[in-house]
Amino acid sequence: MVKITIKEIANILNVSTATVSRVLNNAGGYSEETKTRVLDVLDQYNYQTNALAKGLRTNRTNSIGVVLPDMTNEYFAKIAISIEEFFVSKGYTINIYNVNEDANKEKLMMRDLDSRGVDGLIYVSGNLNTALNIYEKNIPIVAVNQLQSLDDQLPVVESDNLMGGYLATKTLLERGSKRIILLRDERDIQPINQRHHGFSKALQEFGYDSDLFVHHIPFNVERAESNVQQLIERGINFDGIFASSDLLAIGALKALHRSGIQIPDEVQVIGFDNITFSQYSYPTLSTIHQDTRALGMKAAELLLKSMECRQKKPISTMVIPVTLMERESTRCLDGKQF
Amino acid sequence: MVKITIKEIANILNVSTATVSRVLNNAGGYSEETKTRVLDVLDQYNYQTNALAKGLRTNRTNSIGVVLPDMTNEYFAKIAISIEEFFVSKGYTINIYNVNEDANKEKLMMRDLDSRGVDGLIYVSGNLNTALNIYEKNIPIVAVNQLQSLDDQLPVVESDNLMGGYLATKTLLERGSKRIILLRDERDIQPINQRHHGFSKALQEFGYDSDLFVHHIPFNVERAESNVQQLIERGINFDGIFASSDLLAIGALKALHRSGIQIPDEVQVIGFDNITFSQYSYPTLSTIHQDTRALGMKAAELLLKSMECRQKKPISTMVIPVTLMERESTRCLDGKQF
DNA sequence: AAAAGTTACGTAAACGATTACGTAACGAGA
DNA sequence: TCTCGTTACGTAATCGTTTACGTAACTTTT
Repeated sequence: MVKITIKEIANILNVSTATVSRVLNNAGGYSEETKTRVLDVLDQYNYQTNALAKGLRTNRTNSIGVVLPDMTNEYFAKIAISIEEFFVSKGYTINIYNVNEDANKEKLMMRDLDSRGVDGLIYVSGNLNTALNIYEKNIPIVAVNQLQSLDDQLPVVESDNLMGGYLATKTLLERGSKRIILLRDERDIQPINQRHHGFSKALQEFGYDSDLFVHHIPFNVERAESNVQQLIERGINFDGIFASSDLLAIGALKALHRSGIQIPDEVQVIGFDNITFSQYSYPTLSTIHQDTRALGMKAAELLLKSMECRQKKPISTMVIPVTLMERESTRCLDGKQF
Repeated sequence: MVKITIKEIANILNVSTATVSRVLNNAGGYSEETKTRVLDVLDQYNYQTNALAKGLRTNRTNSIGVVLPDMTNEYFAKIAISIEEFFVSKGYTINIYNVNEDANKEKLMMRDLDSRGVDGLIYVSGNLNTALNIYEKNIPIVAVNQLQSLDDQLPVVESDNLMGGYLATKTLLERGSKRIILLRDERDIQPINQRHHGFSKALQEFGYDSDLFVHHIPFNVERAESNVQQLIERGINFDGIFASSDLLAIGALKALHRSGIQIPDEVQVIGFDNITFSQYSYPTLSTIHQDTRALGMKAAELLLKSMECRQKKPISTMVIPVTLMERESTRCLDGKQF
């Protein structure tokens, strides 16, 4: 079954391609009668518009690009899904580009993006320069949880990482922890730094010397586990852990559990992200919930808006609130276990 | 910065667009000298070919579609990633379509696929009819772990689900379980049915009445948990659980643990998939490893092959081996704990 | 009834590439 | 010298749309 074109439809009906095109696009300029005649034949032959030709002519592809580090990671996948949900409902298709911190791949992706002509771009936790390059080309773009601070250069949507770090730490302190370890991603990236700041802020507020117990480790469960294992073996004295992401927290839980340390009685643990698995760890993990759905949706909305009014929007940054999920790895406040 | 076209490049050089196009495509028919002159100007102006125009003219888009149920699911995401890896290295782009068992969305996806003209399609665990529809259109397609059996209609790549189910069950039996419960996804889909068959086969081999203890439940951690909880409360006597996927197994682990049942001493548990988290559950989960990378890669290879020789390939189905991952939720064989 | 406006189309150029075909220039073979 | 083959291009059609512009027919206004 070969595809039928507008021209063939027009021939069948003895009208011009212009007329067919006009009814296809609801452009007006035809009678009710021809409209129904055209529509009849269109679906009789199961006409599908050729997106390439249309895109070539109109300079719009009805597709938007989503660039992210790794869609195998539930957190990114969820953001992507909600972006997709939003745009599909508006008649767009999304193209996902996985760039695993691979500069070469990012180059290729850039060329491809450019050559295929996406109408807009959402850049999740990507590289500053690449994003700005694209921005220069005047294709609308919004960033989500950007690696570097570029609030003043691009519209960005991000979680309230500062508040999250503060909330997590405050929770531990209020529930009796006095010597808290921050297990943070070693990379010098904006969201993690913000969480760190929140951590310091809470400690100061409670009159503690901040940053005494900060451990920088790779973004990696195994390393979190072995790191905490070492702390235990060296007899370091601590009674709380704030991990800058659930993955790290889960590594910590495992090390603690293996060493027979009671959670939360001896050591409380709190994570960040609220990945699905945090409900199924042992014990279940208290954590700061990131609203991935809102992150994706808001980014998509912002992008659509800046696509509609073609000139560059005044840069706006939008902060999505985070919330505390209390589970078994921290004490109950009213239980007064401390 | 506006995009430059072949025509403009040609004007600058005082050659024809044909010549520029020829050097762009290494088509021959130009002197070494003009070749270098053209290439110089091309990258001086940072020329990017317009994929739409090229696609319109050549009828090839250098893009392939990947249809899957939910990329939020690590299992599907991993398959998609390895497909992407393969095709990106060949100069293709992939378009991912998430169709959450939503027939309407699948329709939309179909139209889009058709209209954008992908060169090939990989269909992961999708709906039979849709896949066949596309196949009818003569666009090359291969299926991965297909929901229904259609080995005779489409090329398909799948895990050795039968062997996996057999292996899992045999492992439990060899390590002393005598009353094994199968916790299976309630949907009547091919891979799950195969695992079930493997289960039955192992039981028969060991002289047990098969299928005495089969529980059909939704694909959902919570339901697995509550289901096992009920079994325990009703005093059902069992000493082993084979879950048709890790997600279900993890729910089971939680219920058992909460009830104070010792794993693996009182009840052994084995899952299927080997998701990342199965290494971090408590206890760590023994499981059947699906080689998602091989699934994706092989599917991609097969597709590329059938794209290259344009006529329909003889239908081939390829089975990817599975392997046993022994962890804490089953007994050690040499430990002779039974 | 002439002028003006409206409706419902058709014509043809354009979007940016590829490619079949034509052709000028050149060298070789007879 | 004539012919033939080869090389290195150029010309123009083509892919499937959209859309500015033209126009015939009809309606309304004056």
